[in-house]
Amino acid sequence: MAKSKTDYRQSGCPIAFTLDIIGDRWSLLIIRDMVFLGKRYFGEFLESSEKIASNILADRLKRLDEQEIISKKDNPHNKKQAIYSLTDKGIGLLPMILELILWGAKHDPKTAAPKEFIRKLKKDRDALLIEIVSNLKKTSDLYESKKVK
Amino acid sequence: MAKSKTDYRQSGCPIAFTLDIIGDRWSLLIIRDMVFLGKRYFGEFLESSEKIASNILADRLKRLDEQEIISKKDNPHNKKQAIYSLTDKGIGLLPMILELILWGAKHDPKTAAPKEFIRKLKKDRDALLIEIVSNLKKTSDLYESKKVK
DNA sequence: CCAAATAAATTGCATAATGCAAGTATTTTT
DNA sequence: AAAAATACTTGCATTATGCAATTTATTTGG
Repeated sequence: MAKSKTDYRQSGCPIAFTLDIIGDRWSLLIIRDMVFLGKRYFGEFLESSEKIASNILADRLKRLDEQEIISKKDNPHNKKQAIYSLTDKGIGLLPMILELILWGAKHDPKTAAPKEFIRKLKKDRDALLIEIVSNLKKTSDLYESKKVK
Repeated sequence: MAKSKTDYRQSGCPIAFTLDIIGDRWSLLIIRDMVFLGKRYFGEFLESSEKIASNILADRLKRLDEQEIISKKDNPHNKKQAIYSLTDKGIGLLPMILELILWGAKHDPKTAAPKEFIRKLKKDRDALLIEIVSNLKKTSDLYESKKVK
């Protein structure tokens, strides 16, 4: 995708800056799938219940890679299947995502958020954060390999 | 605006739910202006440095009002100038916004976020939150009046 | 009281983003 | 070698956004 006119509003505002990078309908859902469902392949992201289109998915993965929020690597066991994983910059979005979850779970009468997870999140956000991050790092190490291109 | 097809993805995911409501380029900036700059009038929002178009602003104010994130009231002193203010549901977005600020300030080399604010935010997020909210409630009480329509 | 100014939209039109279905290229499996 | 799998890409329709000008209602100044 060409650099859009609306990117980089350049106001200096940190909120506007963040929104310019992940403030669209899909980016955080891709990251959600990585964090909470352990997804790593193009095809896995396609299967999410929100049904992202493959061209949009390809575009978002490219943008997130360019922003170094995710990283695209070769799969040593399968040449046609790249592995996407979160960078530290991407993992840094987790506190924000947890707040999205809290707000959404509170205001959506039909929320499917697990009660136990919400309880834990309310009770000790920081502990839960550490738990999720350490899990993430553990599993991602299993798939270390060379960066694509 | 007519209800768009992409609204309400209905996956039950609290992240998707939240994104469907405030996951666009402008909604959180309007809320930012209310929280941090005390803006209350249509014309004030138009002046933000990101330059929102008046039709988009009107649309977003309407949606946020429908979602009960903001509330539109008569100005007792000026009939042509409605007053927009945050509801408790809107104020509940603040923790998320603070995380956007932290992430943006960290990753934008040209950030204009005040250092002192960021320092405070890192050191004691909850205290800062309480401080901002109590300030908000104080000033909004000055402008209490009847709901429009 | 009337004309000018102000405020909040609304409208028409151009551009950009998204969504969908189908197709292509490459790699792996049989 | 053929079939299946995987990751895209393409073409086209629909929807959202952006911009300038206009409209409606209210308020202000003479």
